[in-house]
Amino acid sequence: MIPESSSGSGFFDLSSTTDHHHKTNSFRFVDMLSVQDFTNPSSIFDDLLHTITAPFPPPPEYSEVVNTPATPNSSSVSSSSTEAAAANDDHKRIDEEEEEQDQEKTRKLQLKPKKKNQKRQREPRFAFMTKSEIDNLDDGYRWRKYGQKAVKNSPFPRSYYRCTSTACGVKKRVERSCEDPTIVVTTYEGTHAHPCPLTPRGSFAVMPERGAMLDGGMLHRYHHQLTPPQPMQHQPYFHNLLTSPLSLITTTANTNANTNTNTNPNPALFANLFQERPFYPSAAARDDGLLQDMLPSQMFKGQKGEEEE
DNA sequence: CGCATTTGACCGGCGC
DNA sequence: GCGCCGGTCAAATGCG
Repeated sequence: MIPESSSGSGFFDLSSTTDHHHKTNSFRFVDMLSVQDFTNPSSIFDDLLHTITAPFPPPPEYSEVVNTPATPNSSSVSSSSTEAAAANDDHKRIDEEEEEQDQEKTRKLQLKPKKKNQKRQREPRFAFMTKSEIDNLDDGYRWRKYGQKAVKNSPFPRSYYRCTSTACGVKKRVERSCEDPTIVVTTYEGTHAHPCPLTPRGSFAVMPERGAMLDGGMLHRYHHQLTPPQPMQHQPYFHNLLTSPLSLITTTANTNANTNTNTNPNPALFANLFQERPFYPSAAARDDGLLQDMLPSQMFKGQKGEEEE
């Protein structure tokens, strides 16, 4: 359900500017970045496409997914785009460290399409809005900032990050909402081709049990499942997402998603789950150093209390 | 010294 | 063609 107030261009227009982020919604916690299946035809993007975008037929070359909460109060906003990923280019770029010259050529080619009507293909993108004072949310991967740009209609610059792993071409953009500076909009582009570097730290893995996900279940159903069933999948870890202990906003999960029981996790739904219940990953709580840095003291206390069983 | 960040320049896409 | 804008590059700089 996408309110018409989304102004047609979608709440979050990944393909253009930041003009219309954030409207009245505010987003808590995270929104989950579950990129493990971006290349899978039945990926979360497909779910989104099927369950969310019906009112807005995607543009021919750039399909955009807008998750607009079903309830006016709801805050979860995620957006993604699916395109035939230019994974080939990225993989080229990755493995050929000895071919730096070729690498540059490849990069140039990426920027310069051979045909005019053949636009540069992009990786699938996925955007989150997170209420946080921290710009660069720690999702467990290491990012290197490679640019910063002032964006039109926003007083806040947009930062560009690239995954530091040589075998990974994932990028992300981080910017603050112009209307609510406490909201950070993070847009991921691409799929990590490597495990999360922070996995060994016993961090929280945002990889819910599918069943728990889709039965409208709460986070408590899966926050115990810190070890994902598929260790090969790279799991995002949001160490410093918990920057806002504010009330969790209940977003009415798309009912279609709930009935769509044999699909991959829907990020929108997933985000909703985070909002259903404060986010107390026990393993993450072990990482006191991080948590202390990222959590308001009260919240951290509460977590400690709960975690020290 | 190695790595990350900053920042101005550059490039391509797009609208007029 | 021109200008605007988003995105990227790469040299300079900072930091541990």
